[in-house]
Amino acid sequence: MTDINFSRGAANPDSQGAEGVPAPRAGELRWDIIELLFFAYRDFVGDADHELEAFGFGRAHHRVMHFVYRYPGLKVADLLDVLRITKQSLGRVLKQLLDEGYIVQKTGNNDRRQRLLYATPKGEALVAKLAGLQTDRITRALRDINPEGVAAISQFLRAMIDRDDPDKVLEAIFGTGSKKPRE
Amino acid sequence: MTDINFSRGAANPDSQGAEGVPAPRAGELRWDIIELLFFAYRDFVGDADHELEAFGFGRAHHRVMHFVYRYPGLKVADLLDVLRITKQSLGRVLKQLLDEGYIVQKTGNNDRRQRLLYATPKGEALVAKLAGLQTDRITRALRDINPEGVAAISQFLRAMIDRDDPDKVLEAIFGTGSKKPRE
DNA sequence: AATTTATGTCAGTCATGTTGACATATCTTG
DNA sequence: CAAGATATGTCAACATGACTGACATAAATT
Repeated sequence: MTDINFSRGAANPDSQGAEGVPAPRAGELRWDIIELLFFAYRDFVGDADHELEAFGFGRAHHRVMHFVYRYPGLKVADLLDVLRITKQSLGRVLKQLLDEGYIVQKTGNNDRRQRLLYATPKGEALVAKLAGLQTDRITRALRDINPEGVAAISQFLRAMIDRDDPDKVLEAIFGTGSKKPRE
Repeated sequence: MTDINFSRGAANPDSQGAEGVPAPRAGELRWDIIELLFFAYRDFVGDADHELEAFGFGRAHHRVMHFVYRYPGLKVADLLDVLRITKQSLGRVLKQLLDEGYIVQKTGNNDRRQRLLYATPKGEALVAKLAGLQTDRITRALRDINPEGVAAISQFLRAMIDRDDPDKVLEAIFGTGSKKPRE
């Protein structure tokens, strides 16, 4: 009982199934993509969340570990740009990860004020484990999609990201401006 | 200075640009999609976050408003399933939205214990405004993608979502066989 | 030598999540 | 009808991960 009232055309009253998503007329809102992004991201991060509990860590730790592992030698300031949090906020989780031996700091060669961050083997193992879970989900989701479709997905996700004032990591991902390898 | 060290093959050392994303060999991790999802979602929700500040609301309020608007007559219990939070947590934001006239409750017809939730015109306006911002980003991102590509994106996002134990909203989105959610 | 920069830290606050306990109204069942 | 289950609401305490503001230190830059 208490069925959902579809009076406002909720959830694709004109749905044609997963394959035949109707292109909305100009000016219409993309409720479909908005909601799919919500649920997809919810379940995507959910994979890691469970595992993190066993380590006594939260999402914040995961994000830090991930980017430190992926971009070895990242500066604290770069990490702040990427995560878009304050140094006080980063400080707490970073301290934990340092204390528990998941990350090490090295003083910068050129600039001795900098603390360059590196994942330890322990940290690498954690990141790899979490990335494995998320990769499983992604691989499953991509299984029945052809290479053109996968390219479209990649293009879409890239185009969803703000390009103004990109941080160091985004520069690396996008291959800074004209330096794009073989567009 | 202090350039990122790419020693671990960060950011697609074998990248071929947005179009030619190489399919990773079996067993490899999808760092590319993992990071694109992170940044894409970060900026996607960022659109709404700014606007919400002007209303003194947060993401929690947005999520509640969104689903109440989209699925009019949603029960409190359904909302808890969708958002995956506790009733105490929902209670706070819901009370604010009720007090400030963004949502109204109606007693269920069949079951008078239920409080069916509906967006007021004020609430509708807020949701539409936020969805407009997000739709702008999505439309931009989809601009140069052909219908087959858009279908692939939709299929991918759907496949990223857990289908076991779907809530009422997901049943509506996926159109689970027995069309009407009956129980 | 003075200033700026990169980082760290203390202290307090806020938003949003949690658990546990309990109240109330209403529906369902024996 | 009485008893129990269900839907919702609420109080209290607590955890996490954000925030602002202030200040400290070392090292680089001017």
